[in-house]
Amino acid sequence: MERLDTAYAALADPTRRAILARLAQGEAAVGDIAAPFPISGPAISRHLKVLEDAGLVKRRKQGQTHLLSLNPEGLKSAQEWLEHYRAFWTASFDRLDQHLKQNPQPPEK
Amino acid sequence: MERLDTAYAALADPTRRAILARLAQGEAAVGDIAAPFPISGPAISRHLKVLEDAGLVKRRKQGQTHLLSLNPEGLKSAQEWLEHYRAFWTASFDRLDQHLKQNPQPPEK
DNA sequence: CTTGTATTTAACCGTAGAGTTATTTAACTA
DNA sequence: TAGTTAAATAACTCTACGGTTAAATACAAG
Repeated sequence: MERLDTAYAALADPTRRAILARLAQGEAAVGDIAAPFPISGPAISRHLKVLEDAGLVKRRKQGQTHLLSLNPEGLKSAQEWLEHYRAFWTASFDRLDQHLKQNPQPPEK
Repeated sequence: MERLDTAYAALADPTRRAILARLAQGEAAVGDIAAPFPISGPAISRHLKVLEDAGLVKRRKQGQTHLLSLNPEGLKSAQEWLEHYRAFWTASFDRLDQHLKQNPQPPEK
């Protein structure tokens, strides 16, 4: 159930977010994904594994080339978590707002 | 601009997500937040700093106790990023769907 | 069956992250 | 002022992570 860990950890790396951005344009092979990045092939390969394990990306092998694409189901849980908490976020903001209106300028400081 | 790093990294840790869950119920002091966790005070203190630096949490000092609360503005950018990409996610899913309808059962495997 | 190309795996290195205990800072209280 | 409480900071350990190069695997093509 707690695969959120891996999803957010995957999202935390800028290279991996860039890879996702690239894949948003469509399916691509490992080599093509790697090309624009200044890091080694193996490094990209492992980033892709992280994204795959997090469920954000899907892999399909066609001969010797591996085609990667976004996994539509992937961000579901991560996004739902955020969505869920934004409600509380907003609610707590409302509570604060209300509080401030009722107790104008408390002796804060 | 790339504060997404810190936000997602903050979200990646289960303890920090639990802290956010706790704060969703309302403002709380450091000690109260720490209580249910089996880890030391300093550890919690640093988790809170991470959340604060990521903009997910706000701090208000009242005497010697520090009150923490969710920062309504906080998850904005992180959520927008996900929101933005989910469009592509869905779009790429549609493309795949369409592709499969036009090329039924390609010689995959 | 040998060579070439695409990609992963292995082994290693340096840095960042999460935890610890001990110490410090800040504010309240007697 | 001395003592207590709330919390942060310091110093340290250990593990995870991102990067590297070199070797292994898998498929394609002569």
